[in-house]
Amino acid sequence: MAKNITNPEKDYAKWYQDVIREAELADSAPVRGCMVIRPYGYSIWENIQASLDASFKKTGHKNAYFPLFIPESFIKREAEHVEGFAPELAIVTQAGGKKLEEPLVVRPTSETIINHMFSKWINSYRDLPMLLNQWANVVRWEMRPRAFLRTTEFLWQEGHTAHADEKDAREETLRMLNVYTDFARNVAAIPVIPGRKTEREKFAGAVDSYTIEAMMGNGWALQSGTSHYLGTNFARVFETMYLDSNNEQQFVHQTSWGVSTRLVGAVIMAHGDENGLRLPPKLAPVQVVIVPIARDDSARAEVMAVVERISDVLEKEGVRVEVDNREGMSPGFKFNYWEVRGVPLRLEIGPRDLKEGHVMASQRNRPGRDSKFTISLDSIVDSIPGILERIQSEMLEEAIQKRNSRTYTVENLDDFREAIVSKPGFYDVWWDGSTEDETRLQQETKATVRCIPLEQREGTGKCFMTGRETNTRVIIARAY
RNA sequence: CGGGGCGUGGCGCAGUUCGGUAGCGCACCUGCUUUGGGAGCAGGGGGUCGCCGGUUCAAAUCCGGCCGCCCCGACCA
Repeated sequence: MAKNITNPEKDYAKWYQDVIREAELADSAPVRGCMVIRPYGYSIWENIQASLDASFKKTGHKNAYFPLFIPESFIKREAEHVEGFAPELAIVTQAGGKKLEEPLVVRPTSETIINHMFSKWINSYRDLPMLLNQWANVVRWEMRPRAFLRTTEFLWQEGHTAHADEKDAREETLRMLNVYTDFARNVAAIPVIPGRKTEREKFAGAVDSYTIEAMMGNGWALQSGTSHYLGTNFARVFETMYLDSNNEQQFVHQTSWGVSTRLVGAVIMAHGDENGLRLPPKLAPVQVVIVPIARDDSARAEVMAVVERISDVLEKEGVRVEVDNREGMSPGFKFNYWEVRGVPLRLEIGPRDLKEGHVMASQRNRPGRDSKFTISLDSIVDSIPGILERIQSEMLEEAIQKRNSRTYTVENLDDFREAIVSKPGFYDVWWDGSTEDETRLQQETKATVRCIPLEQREGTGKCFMTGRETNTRVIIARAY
């Protein structure tokens, strides 16, 4: 069907790379694992940022910026933190033509340097809670990079907050997880499963880690955002303390939470199809593309007059609209061009349409002939916002159905071993395993416990691995 | 780091077995004709064949060394 894009059924990894190339989202950089985010891809990220940033502000957070370089000794203070990050650090040992007294770590995350500053800024319970966020780049020297999903350098936001007590910090942790869940669902049209990470999967240095897990087109899971309750782990080693109302020194309780450019990868894989990208209107850099069709100059003048009028009004209504009036390209070429790029709605306007008083419209999210319908010229401007909303909700609905149809259960490990290969997806199972059981599970099946969903069902059952009676269900899947 | 594959115009590849001085498709540029699902014709530009060394009258091709990239695994937002 689509030229230059591998069928996802045939080779999903290749399809993913093809879509990124053909939609001009990103290109690989000269340094291994690094990626150039091209304007179209960056524009999706900007829309993600705008939406989340507004939510962060609404929940009382302020943006700040902390430095890229962190003294190596900072990273080493929190034992689990070092252990977790040491293998993937990029470290500067020389600068300004001299060997540095103390090596500088290029931040893999900013808990340590932020705690260093928090310890200076926080003195009293009146300074709490401290609610900060930063939009930044971080570097993690990963062994196996993949565009957007795991690049050596990536863009993200990291929220860092300090609270007087555990209760307040835990509420914040779940509040931000909830912000992510809402964003994924209502903006990215991805029905994620919010849950808690197991001991084995949690963030290095956290007491508890929470995650939103999304299902990709091949049935694999993608951790699409995290929120951590850090307890007093960092506060203790950085002496981030405050004086409470009884004049006693207390450690702050902290949280950190983040989402990254990985979300762009999530959008590609949650919605993309054999013709390329499909973007939910709320994230689409171009929501409506208008393709004028004209045989000769006089027809072109007539068509363009109408096209310009429609696009002007739509723009005023806040719709992101683009007119593709490039010459020397056939309409068919342009249709494909914008379909690969996932533009949610296309309008085709030619002499024939003007004569009949309507325009041809095509919804990217619907397959084949079902995608086309006409809109009368009189009602076009009024109806577009509603159509975009319809596309947004249809895409969410389709994603929910896809996820549900690929969510299974199993009773024992033997059945699972076979099922995860023949029917990749989410496995919603009873679980009472240990960290060792998880390791064995991964070794034998390549699948991991993605999360313990916040929403648990009533009753008990036998753990599919150990056979012990339990009231806990988890989601197990193969993951990126 | 282990296993597999690959380095030849921007992209995808052929040519390497058996040495003879680089070709195809797409993309790009110009002109004309086209335009309702990836247009046609004609002309044109662009490559130190990953790098270093060796063999030879002659190396993309043979020999030695090095480097890089991709895919699969361990690690991860």
